[in-house]
Amino acid sequence: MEAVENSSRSLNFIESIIEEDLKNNKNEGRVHFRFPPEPNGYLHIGHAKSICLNFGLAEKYHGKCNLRFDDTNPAKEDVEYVDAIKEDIKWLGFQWVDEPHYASDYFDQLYKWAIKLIQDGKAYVDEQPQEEISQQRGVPTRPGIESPHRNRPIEENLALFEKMKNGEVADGSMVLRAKVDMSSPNMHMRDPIMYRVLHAEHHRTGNKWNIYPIYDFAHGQSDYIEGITHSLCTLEFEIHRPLYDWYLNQIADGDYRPRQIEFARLNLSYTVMSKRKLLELVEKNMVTGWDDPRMPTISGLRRRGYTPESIRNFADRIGIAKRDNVIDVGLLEYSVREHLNQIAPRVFGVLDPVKLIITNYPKNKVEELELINNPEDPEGGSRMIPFTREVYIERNDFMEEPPKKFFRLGPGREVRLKGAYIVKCMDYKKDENGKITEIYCTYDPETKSGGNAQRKVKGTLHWVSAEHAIDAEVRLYDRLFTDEDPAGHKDKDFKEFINPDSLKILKHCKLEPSLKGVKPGDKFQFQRLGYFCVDNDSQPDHMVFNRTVPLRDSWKKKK
RNA sequence: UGCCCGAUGGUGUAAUUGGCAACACGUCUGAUUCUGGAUCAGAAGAGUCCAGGUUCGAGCCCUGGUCGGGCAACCA
Repeated sequence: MEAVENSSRSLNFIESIIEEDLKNNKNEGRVHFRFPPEPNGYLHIGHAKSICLNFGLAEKYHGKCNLRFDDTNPAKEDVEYVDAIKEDIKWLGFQWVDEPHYASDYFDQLYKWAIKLIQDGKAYVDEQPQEEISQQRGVPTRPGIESPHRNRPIEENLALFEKMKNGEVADGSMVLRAKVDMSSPNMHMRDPIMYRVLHAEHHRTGNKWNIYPIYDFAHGQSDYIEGITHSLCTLEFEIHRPLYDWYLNQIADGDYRPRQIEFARLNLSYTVMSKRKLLELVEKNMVTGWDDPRMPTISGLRRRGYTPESIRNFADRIGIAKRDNVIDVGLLEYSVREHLNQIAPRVFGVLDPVKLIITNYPKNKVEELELINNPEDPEGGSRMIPFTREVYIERNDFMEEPPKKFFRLGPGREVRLKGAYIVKCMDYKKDENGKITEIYCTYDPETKSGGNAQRKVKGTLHWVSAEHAIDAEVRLYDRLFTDEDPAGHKDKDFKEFINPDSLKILKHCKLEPSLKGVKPGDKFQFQRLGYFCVDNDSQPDHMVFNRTVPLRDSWKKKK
């Protein structure tokens, strides 16, 4: 039934192009994609969209998808990021064909092509200062003017480029430029830079090179070398496409050309989605790292308790198009809840405990009660949990003067302790500050769960036996920013919108004893509260849980 | 005042030879429930940026506007 739904779903514009190409037997019916991250930061949910698109398309059309690191700028790149990126892609459940590729694998070939362009009179060395070059380029509304070095002899260009390559000239003192069109309305065609001098150590090629190609002179060629058929990228590269095609036409033989297609990047409400800004949050210690559970990074979402399935479903739901979009973060949350509802075992955890004493329950009695692990999962089984005279319940499940619609505990009111008995509140105690310290109830032995009690009550509470409870730390996360579009204000820095309450740490929460021995990454539903997972910081004697997402709460909404 | 791209319920996405706008999330009802969860049933909400044109018929085609985004790193 899933398959039917899948196959009958309408195509996005990229799929339409692919199916058209397939119909025309373009590229002999081959489809080959690539995901081309620059290893200068961690992947975020926006990259996940692209990963799901590229690898997903490869699966759907029985093609291939490469992983290619776009590592042409050693000044910003690092192996740390290479490793993290690979891990994130694998975690999402995708596998690239062969070994990962690197743009740096093609430096030799790129260099040869640069020579060819020079020999063809299509490229020249320009040793003007950067400011000069940028000034001559003009502005979008006015044409630029040509460099005085534009028409220097080929031999001279060759000699100069050789010097650049050999490290004989200083950083920034010379560039190799393509001879395209200084009067083009497209700024990228105004004799774009192909190579710059950079005496930097590259994480893969070491000190072999003193010159490094610019993105535009590397990306299309890399696609070409790898036999990519559809090169998908985000909208801001649209204007680069004529240059992408121009370079390819200078170097390619035959008919085959990779085709660049642009789609709109993902924007999520209440967060930022640029590596630069995320890096800033990390470097200024406004979060604990790239994998801080509040970060929209894949590693952050993973630590937060998101599952690969939920992210892939999310990516599916948001679709692919060319118009700018802002996805409600609520849709992401919906996607995790949907999956976790299926797979997460239910447990009892009391975050803000207050003691409830059942005055008519025997003092040393312990009853082992059986609870279903997950009503949504028939295979989920059940577990035993101890019930005793003193239990903890959630502080906000009791009110001294409850309103009519409050289905929980209050003086004289009855509720069911889930899986146990119906209890009635007879009395309660407060300290000098008016804080409730103890609640006294009686229980009705006839109402044991699973029995044939007729009586029904409106409210059901979760609880934990005081004597058996495990103490734990629980971290509650909220959105990182208070503004829907923190980066969208011209006059204000996005950091001004950081939510001061994005992390709340709760100590001494009380968890049911079955949670002993959980491992980082384990996921649960704390009943009536939300989905939680064990954090990497968790220790056997000091458990730490992250709240992935709260349950939907129609009571809270009503208030 | 150049070039490129876009415009469909609150948010996304769809409507595939032009046939009176669909799906998901969200919202609101009601049912059900030992999770105020989940589930189930139903409702409201756009006449497709505007104005012309072609056509029996236009969200889809044409013309002209408007609005939004992008482009002037030796970043990607």
